[in-house]
Parts: sequence; C-alpha cells; structure tokens
Amino acid sequence: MPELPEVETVRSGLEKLIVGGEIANIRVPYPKVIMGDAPAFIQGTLASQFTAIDRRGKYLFLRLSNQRTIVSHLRMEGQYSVEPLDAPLHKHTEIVFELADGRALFYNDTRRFGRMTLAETGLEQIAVPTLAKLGPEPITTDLHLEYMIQIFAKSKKPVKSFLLDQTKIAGIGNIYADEVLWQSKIHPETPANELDPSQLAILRDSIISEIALAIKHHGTTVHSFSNVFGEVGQFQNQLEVYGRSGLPCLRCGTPLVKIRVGQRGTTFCPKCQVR
DNA sequence: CTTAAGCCCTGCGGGC
DNA sequence: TGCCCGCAGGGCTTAA
Repeated sequence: MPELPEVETVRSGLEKLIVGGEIANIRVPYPKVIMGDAPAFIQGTLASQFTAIDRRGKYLFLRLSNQRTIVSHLRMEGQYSVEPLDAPLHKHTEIVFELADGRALFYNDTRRFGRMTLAETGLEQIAVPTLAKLGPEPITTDLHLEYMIQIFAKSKKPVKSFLLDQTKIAGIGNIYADEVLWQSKIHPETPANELDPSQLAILRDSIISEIALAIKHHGTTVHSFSNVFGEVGQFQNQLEVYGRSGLPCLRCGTPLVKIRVGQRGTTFCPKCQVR
C-alpha cells in the first residue's frame, strides 16, 4: 500500500522515465479512474509533454507543458509501468498514455481505488480540495516540534488514528504509523493530547528518520507495490512490527499483539508500548 | 468544530 | 476441488 516513501519511489522513477515524453494518444479502459469529465481530461492532456514529476504527501503531480497537472493518487494498489506501445493491457490497466516515442505509460490498479484528475498547474487545490488541507511533510524543515505540541494537544483521538490524519501530517499510512509508535514506545490507543513534549520529540524524530530510511530503501512491498521499473521495494525486510503479530518483539521478546484502532489493524508490543 | 461509520474494489486465505 | 465469507485499507461522503 503506497504511503509517502512508496509514492516518492514512484515519483523518482517516473521522473527518470517519462519526463520529455509527449502524449500522442490516450486510452481509458476504466473511465472511473478519472475524477470528473473524462473527455475533458483527455482533451486537456493530448499533445502535451511531461515536464516534471512532483509529490505532496501521497499525491503525485505529473506536470505537463500546457500548464496543466495530472494529480494522481495511488490509494491502495495503484502503480505505473512503462511498456512498448503494442504491449497488451494488464488485467487491471485503467488508463494508457501513448507516447510519441513508441512507449506507453500504463496506470494499473488491482483494487481500482486510485484516482486521477486534471488541474491547472498551481491551482491543484481547486480540483482536489484536500490538497489545501494537507499537513506538513514529515521532514525536519517542515514538521516542527512546536507545531506537533500544538496540534496533539487539541485532540483526544488515539494517537494511531491521529497519525493517519493527512491534515495533521502528510504521508503517513498504516504501516509506518505502527512502526514509529513501536520505535517511540507509545501505545497506539494513547489519546493524542496525553503525550508530553518529550514523547512528541521522540515521535517526531522517529517519523522523520523512518520515512527517510524507507525512501532510501525504495519503499515497502507488502502486496503488489512496485516502482515504475517493476522492481519491488526493500523496506519490508526492515519492518519491526507491521505484519509481525504473534512474533516476538525485537526489543523485549514479548509476542506482538494485533488490535483494531479506528477500523485499522494495529500491531504493537503490549510490554514496550504502555499507556 | 469533532469523531465515527459506511463505502468503494478485488484478491486471498480460512473454513467446510 | 470449489464455494462462501471476512479481511485488507486511504480517503471521500454522510451522519451524529
């Protein structure tokens, strides 16, 4: 499931492969992938070139030479692949951007949850209002401790759910939320406003370093995630709690426990992570 | 304003 | 072998 590190991995792959490519034709085997008017999307992208690929939180921005931007969210299992023009569609290929150089950019999505839409570059938040509400990126220069102290104090939500709220911090999903709470020795059901500044400092450091480390390892492959080159990530080998329910805690040996917090599967160590 | 629940989708694994 | 059911989950929508 693509979280920020996986989306960043896709971003850098697309940057290497398709920037400079010109969209000669578009096929849309699954029109629902396009939010809004599909014909307008096609008309607004045809004959333009990809000029850059950016990212904000879990959103991708495919910049076009006509001052428009394709805003793409992979949700659970969306992936891009670059194929020869005559390559057969995958079982779940939803849109094909045929390039003038004889290649094609496929967007494939097993669960069909992902969506894309066309926006005016610089005005993406009009097409996707959520973008205007996204919290800071989990990097040292954007995610300040003072900010965390301020926002955590205002919520009684379980800290696990709080971390998944993209309006508070952008880019964290279920896997990395469990990982950083384990690293910080914080129980996932602890109300956000019960964490003291020293705990928030530890949590902040953990979030920032974990996300950076996962990007360095090209993300986590749990189900189908792969980058544009069809390569899987490496970070799943370094996960310390996610998917390890029943296995011994890597710190204390206590079997890890899986519970549900805010409708989400949550794995933690009942001994290390105390409320 | 907040938080909670339902929904979208498909593949997979468990139970029988 | 095969069918059915429940689970997985990000974010949007609707409800409380």
